[in-house]
Amino acid sequence: MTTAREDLLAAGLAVFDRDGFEGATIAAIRTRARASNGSFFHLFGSKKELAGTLFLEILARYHAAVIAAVSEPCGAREGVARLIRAHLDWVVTSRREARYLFEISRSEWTEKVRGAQRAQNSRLAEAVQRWRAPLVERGELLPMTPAVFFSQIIGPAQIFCRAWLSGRDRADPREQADILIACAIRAVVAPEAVHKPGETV
Amino acid sequence: MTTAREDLLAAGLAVFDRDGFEGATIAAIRTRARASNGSFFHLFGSKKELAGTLFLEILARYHAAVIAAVSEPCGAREGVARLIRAHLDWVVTSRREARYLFEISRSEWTEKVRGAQRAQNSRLAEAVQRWRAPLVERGELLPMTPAVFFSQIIGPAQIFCRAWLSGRDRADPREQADILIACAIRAVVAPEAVHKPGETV
DNA sequence: TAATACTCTAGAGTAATACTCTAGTCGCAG
DNA sequence: CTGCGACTAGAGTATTACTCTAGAGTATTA
Repeated sequence: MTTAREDLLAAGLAVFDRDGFEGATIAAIRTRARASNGSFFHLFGSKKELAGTLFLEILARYHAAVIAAVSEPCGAREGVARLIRAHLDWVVTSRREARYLFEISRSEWTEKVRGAQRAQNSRLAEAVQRWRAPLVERGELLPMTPAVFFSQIIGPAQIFCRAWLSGRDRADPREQADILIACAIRAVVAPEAVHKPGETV
Repeated sequence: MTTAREDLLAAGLAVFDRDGFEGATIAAIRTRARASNGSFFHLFGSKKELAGTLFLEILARYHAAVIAAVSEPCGAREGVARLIRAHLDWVVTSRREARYLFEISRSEWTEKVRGAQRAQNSRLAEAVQRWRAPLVERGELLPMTPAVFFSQIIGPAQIFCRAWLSGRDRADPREQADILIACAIRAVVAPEAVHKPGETV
């Protein structure tokens, strides 16, 4: 049995995906979740609060997918490839959720959950660092701040993901995986590491 | 003297920047532009239409800034650096406009202007290609599709820009210019293949 | 069993606001 | 002057996010 709260969150995601935040009415969400007006405003004080809760929940799922990619130690090139594939795969297989995270949610009504978002972000950063730090230490990865590293891995992929999520581009972003990985490796992997024996990709 | 139309567009940008699309009321925009309700709905059929018009206008300014960066021929590294700096500079110096383009505007109500957006995008792509194609031909730039090239240049920079625009990060994204350029050069510039006699495909 | 307290459900009611409608004003060509 | 198109004006309407009061279900305590 599902709770009214869960039903409303699921209904919210579906309606936001279909109509956008603007077009989505509380009535539509309530109807889909078969919840009364009173229930809605008891469980969530406002439309924005529902949206914020949904944001954090989906962000957690996304982060879990990315963290899983580098949860076990692996080489520089292998890890870079896994991170990029994890991002692309999650976006495509969780299209609705990705659309919500990257297209629909806006910082304006995320403000209340900004703190929680920061906390989740730093947990993600830590997980990536646990994998990355030893490789930087060994000279396999070029030294750069976690933020810059992250931007090199996710940034280019995200361009394709956003184009696909918005409908501007029909092509599956995973088609670009290999070339994106090749570019990212050139950007962040130390050239000597390429010729060194050891890790295979 | 400014027209009511220009006043409304300027007022729209200001109010959207302050309150977001949601929070912005037509009344607030009208008041700031000193236009009547009738004028507003005569000139723009709806709030979304104003938003869409504003989107295209600002997109054109952004594209102009980027195109200017590679309007005169220059080397691979130089051009990559110029493109990245042009993006970062425009975002920081036109914060309001950038915030509107990258944070506030949504694909849902851009639909009506989707066609115009595509046209502008392809004009940008062509301009970049005019600079890039000869360099690829000479083996100075690695071969890749325009879309992938663009993703390598803009993608990582955009991560920092979005964080700054949303207020998630206080640091000026231009501080990252040098490292972003260095990474992008490794990603897309051919390593010392310049002097090789060219076999063409 | 009965009283109590608390969580959640219910739906009518309210205020705000995007948008409509009718009636103009202004400038100008004939 | 007269008619005409572009624009202005603001009162009116329908929708919708949100409030309010009442009550049902459930567990706890006497």
